[in-house]
Amino acid sequence: MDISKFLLSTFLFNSFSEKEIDLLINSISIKKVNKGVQIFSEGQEASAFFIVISGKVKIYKLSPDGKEHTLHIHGKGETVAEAAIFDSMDYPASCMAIENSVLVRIPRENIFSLIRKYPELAFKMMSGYSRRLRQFVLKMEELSLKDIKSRLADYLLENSVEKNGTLICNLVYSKKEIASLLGTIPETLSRALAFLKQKNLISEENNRIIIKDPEKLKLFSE
Amino acid sequence: MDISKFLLSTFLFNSFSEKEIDLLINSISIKKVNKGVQIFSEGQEASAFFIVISGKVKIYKLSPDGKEHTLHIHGKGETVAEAAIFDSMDYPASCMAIENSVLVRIPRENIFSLIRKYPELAFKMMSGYSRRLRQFVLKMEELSLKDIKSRLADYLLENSVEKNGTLICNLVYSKKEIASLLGTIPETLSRALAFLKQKNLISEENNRIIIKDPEKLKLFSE
DNA sequence: CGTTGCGTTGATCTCTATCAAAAAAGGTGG
DNA sequence: CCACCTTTTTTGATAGAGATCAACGCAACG
Repeated sequence: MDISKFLLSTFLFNSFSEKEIDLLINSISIKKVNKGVQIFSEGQEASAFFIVISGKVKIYKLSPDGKEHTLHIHGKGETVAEAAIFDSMDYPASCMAIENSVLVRIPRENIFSLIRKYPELAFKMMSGYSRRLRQFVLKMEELSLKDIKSRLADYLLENSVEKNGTLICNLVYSKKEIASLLGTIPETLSRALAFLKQKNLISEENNRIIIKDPEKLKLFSE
Repeated sequence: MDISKFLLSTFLFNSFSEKEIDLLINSISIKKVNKGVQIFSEGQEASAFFIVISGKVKIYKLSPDGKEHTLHIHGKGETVAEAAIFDSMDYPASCMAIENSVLVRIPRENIFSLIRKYPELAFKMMSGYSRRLRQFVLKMEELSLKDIKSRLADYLLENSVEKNGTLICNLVYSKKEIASLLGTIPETLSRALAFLKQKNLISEENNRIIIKDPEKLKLFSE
């Protein structure tokens, strides 16, 4: 794996020159984690942020009684916990690999000096922040106003791609993870899927949801 | 309207010093728009972003067949279109005032050159984002992992002040509004309050909640 | 006084979490 | 390829939290 090349392909560093990337490489490290391994925990001091090279990690919250709610899943090229390090505080949620993954670890001191040197970097980071902020607002609205069926309908429609005339949603995460992302549990997700199948709006075959009736499904998400 | 004061109250600029706010003020303008007036259109080059001082604006898209779809409504204190600015893109959607409104207009070039000159400003803005995101994470946790009774307990404890030895929470909003803040409806809030009273943890007199047993109440919020 | 809006209380119903267990889907090693 | 074990997914039955609907007390106000 060529790290320079990878970094040049990321949103954050794609305008860097080869030389600048070389400098950057001196201040980062590579972290390999197996599925299920904790990368950081809520409350820990936020000492670094990460970029996913390969695999997937989830950001999640645990309630006192052990219930888990996934806030985000981050895949290749995405940054993780970059917001936490500016508050000079703790990670507000925990992070765990849900696949065997490789990450770039960027310590916070380094990003400070980097930004001083390349203020453009700040613009990129801020653009990422504002996007994430909007995601949160949408997610909160969904959580508090919509029921599971419409949240699922939303998810399916938003994550589907057109393939010779049909909308298909690849289930890139396990249903367990999807349930947690939607703020529910696997049993309930399973029932919601069964409901939509029974209404003939979707069908499922080898880890793909085929959206048979996008119009009616859209009605469901209100 | 004192603009400096307003800017200091926004999450983006609240860690700016007086001097920095002055710098900022030189690079912005105030825009008053009447209800129904277009502020920017989808596809235009994104030349500025906005913060709502008063009123409300909607972000919307027009579908090919002319139907309008509102993506979001922004009210006081909220930022509009800043992702497009930081990304140097075109506006991805249109914006129109749905009430008579007053906005701060921040041109891209101005904020860019300001940050290039004073990279510290970027840090302060980013820490603003960071805090805001953190708030959202906390709120999401509350909504999805805690029940009404603990959300109410949280609210009471966080909004109470000590007054000669007793914790008192002034109900500055109507119960209707508080219910909505807590993500529920007045009936349910009323029952939750009744429950806490019956447990002898709180009592109420002329729009004040007296917290009789902060320790036990804290246990409730877990 | 009647009206209007807020807050409380009661009865009911719906959604979703929980618990339990079966079924399906992956590995793994022989 | 098969038997075995683990993990994921599905299905069923039940219980609980909170929304909904309806009614009533109460204060503010014309």
